[in-house]
Amino acid sequence: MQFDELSPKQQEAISINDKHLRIIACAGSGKTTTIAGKVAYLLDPANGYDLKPENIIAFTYTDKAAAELKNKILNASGHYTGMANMYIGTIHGWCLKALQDNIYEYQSFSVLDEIKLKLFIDKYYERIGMKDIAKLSNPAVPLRRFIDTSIFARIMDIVRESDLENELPENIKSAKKKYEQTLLSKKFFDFSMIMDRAIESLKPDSNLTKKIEQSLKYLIVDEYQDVNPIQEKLINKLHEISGCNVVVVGDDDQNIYQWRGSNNKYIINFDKKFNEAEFKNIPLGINYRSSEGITRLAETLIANNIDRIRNKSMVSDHRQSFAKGQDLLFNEYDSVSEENEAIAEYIENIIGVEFSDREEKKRGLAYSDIAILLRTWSKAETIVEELDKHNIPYITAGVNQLFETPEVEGALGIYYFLYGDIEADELIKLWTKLPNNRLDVKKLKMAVDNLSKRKPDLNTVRDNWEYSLQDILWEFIVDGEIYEDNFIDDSNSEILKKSREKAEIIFFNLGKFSQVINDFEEINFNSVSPARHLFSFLSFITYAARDYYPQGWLNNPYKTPNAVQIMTIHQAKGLEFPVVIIPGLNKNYLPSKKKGGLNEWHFLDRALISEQPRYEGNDDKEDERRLLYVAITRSQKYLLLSRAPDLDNRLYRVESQFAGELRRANVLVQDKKEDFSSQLKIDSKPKEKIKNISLDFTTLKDFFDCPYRFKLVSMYGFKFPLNQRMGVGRSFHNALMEIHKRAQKQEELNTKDLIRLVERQTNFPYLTKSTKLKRPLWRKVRNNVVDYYEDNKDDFDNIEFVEQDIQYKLDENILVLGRIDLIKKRNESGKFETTIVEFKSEDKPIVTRVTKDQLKLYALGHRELTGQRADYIMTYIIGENNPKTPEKLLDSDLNEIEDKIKSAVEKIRDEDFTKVEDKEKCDSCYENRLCYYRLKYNSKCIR
DNA sequence: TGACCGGAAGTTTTT
DNA sequence: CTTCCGGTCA
Repeated sequence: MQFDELSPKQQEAISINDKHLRIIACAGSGKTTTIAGKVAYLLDPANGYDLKPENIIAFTYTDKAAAELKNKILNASGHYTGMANMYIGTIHGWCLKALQDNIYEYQSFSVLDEIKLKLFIDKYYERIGMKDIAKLSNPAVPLRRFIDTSIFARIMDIVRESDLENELPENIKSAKKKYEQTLLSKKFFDFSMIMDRAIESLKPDSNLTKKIEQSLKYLIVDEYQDVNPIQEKLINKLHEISGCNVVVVGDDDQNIYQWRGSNNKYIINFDKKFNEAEFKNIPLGINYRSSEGITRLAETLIANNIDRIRNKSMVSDHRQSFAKGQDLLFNEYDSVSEENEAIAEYIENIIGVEFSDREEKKRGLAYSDIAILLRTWSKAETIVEELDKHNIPYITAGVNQLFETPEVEGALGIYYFLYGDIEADELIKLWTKLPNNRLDVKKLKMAVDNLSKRKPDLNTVRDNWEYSLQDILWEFIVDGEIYEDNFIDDSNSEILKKSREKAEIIFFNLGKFSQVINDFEEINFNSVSPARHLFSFLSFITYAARDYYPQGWLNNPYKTPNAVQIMTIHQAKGLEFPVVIIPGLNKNYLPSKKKGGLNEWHFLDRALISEQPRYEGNDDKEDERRLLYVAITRSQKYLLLSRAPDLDNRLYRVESQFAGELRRANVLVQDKKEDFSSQLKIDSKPKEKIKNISLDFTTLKDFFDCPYRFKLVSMYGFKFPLNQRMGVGRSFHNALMEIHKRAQKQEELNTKDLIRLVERQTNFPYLTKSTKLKRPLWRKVRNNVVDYYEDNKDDFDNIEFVEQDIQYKLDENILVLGRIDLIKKRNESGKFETTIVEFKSEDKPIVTRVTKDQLKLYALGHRELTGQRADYIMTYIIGENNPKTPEKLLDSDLNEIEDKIKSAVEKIRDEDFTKVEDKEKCDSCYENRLCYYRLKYNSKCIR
């Protein structure tokens, strides 16, 4: 977008750069475009700011938002070197990178997500002092293992991320300490700890502080209304250290994540941090998304909130027309089933109605233009049933019944059989009853036979055992020949299409189950015995997993069918739709009734936490009103609000208090059955989605080798079985990184230093306690690292970059990300020659065919970063006698890899994941056990 | 009309 | 464990 196409306010936001800015961006105000424009403006040398990409940090709220912003920035900016050095991402991501780049010890750490963290808490229940935290009202009742895990996690989060009014009580203080020490000892972070440690590392004169001081000039914080106390602290600290300009962007009316302690007081009071001369407030009040009806309705509603910035407004730019008495409906029905039926009919009627989106040509509305927004997931069930009745396609991220699907019941049956809960024939039946399968009963019998050999011995404890539940699943799939192909019926093209879709769902669910096993084993692989391992897995499934896996976990990022979208209002944040349906405007639903039951405040004194009521949503329904505000402002033109008394539940019989507030806007029609039949209908056509694709090299490599493997890994999510030897490759890698980084600082290392370095960087997370493997693995890493140092130390002067982030923008919508291990620059008789180096260890558990593609791609990223083409590429195989084989890099290599990426992305967009017909590739494919072609080529299974 | 009681049903989610 | 509804009683 050109500068002069922007509104005066947007231009102002972009061109004022000598002050701290608060940009109050109403819904649909072109916020991301403005930020991207600002960054492009700052980088443009013509504007005289002399800024480099590394001088700018931009924080976003989610990875998805980061990818979008990055893409827009790269599209808006000129072509400058070093763009990969600009940080655009989440606060957590920045903190982690800062820690790992600056503190050698943290390089080998990984971050536990919510599920793994709960497993971790359960595993180390005793050690982390969880049982010392007892009810305030009754000290005899402590937090219970497996049952109160989430409460413990919540307490730890709150205690570290909020502002404390007072010293913590002894039991919580000590639990916090023990909990963090346990995490550190296993080389894990949780999300809060990353931020906590990063702030700690910003103490005076630290490495990190010095770097920030020198480099940071612009700090941009998107969605600033959702910042919580610890994040605010980090932002203040970064500003303090560097004296950078701070630009915060957000909308106080869209703060909807308060239970994490996010607080819109920071954006409301941002101006008070500075004196008048250094601060400027810029309201972006023009909504380019919605019609005047929508903006007026939303404004009227939100005006009832007291806790917000005054003197601002949202005005439609009238790009969408507003037909009063038609576009915005508020309909009441006698029962929920009538309400749902009316919703289905409304959808049927609005399909094909003429619509045009921004500059786009006129088209007929399609299913994917419609969103049904919910306050709670429980509302989804009956709506979904009604849509099914009407054959209306929909996608829903929620309604999680993974463990009830027949395919997952079959997979679970494997473990119930091993434990002796079910018999062989019962297990076989679970699989043969799957819809239209062509599974061979003989093969299944064989699979069960082989399975019986792996029944754990309950009495003896073997030394150095290995019992991988994931491997057991994979073996069962191999023996039983359970392949996607066996669920596809090609008797005619219609059936083929349908059965393909069903087979995909089955394997998608099995892939998710593979992830469930992986989550469990990543934390619990090294338990005391096979029998114990199996037992605790089954307990996890029975008692915990259903609660641990969140609604919406079943999302598939690569699928975008033409279907009605059903989602929660929270999930809809940042999205827009021509048609929005908000059902169930009842009291106790929106605003929603609070959840009762045991919660963290029975264990943690409310008075300790500053602004505590926010965590519980006690603010006179303002939070809930903001939610409805967000929901309404998702709509571009059409909005159907509806309600009906729920006869089955007396909580939902009375109208929501917000209904009256909405009526006051005078834009709604009540109880009008809008059939749209009078309106001109044209061909229904889904919006051309220019879907941004952001890929990293690992994903891309999967696709290059075989599109079907990409499908198994990235779409279905099958995880490779763990084993005790894992970690050698990563340990090497990390040790080498530390050596290179220290070499860059001219540090010389003696053998003792090297040994300490190896100790720090070595991590074998899946070793069992009694194992004898630890010494040999460790020794191997050490010997190879020492050898590497001896062989290469004379070359260390030539190191140019270590662990360098790269990115390569292929076109408007494709961004490839990666990280180069090492870049060397050698002065050969007055001429500089650059070599890109990638390290491989020969004994990685997953067979990686050494591929030149990876290096060529890196070379592409390197050219993007420096503006120069590298001269050589080379793979250094650690532990081999003659590991160095640099190869000349040609221009044609770069063109070739570009074409390859382009064709891969096209296929991903078209969802074309055809298996590669190539025996050699099949032989070396680490997921070949799950692939039908392994039989065709008679390839050996990879373990 | 207000106090009291029993019964039923009770959220959102990213890193 | 808490909140809300709706019935009953004073």
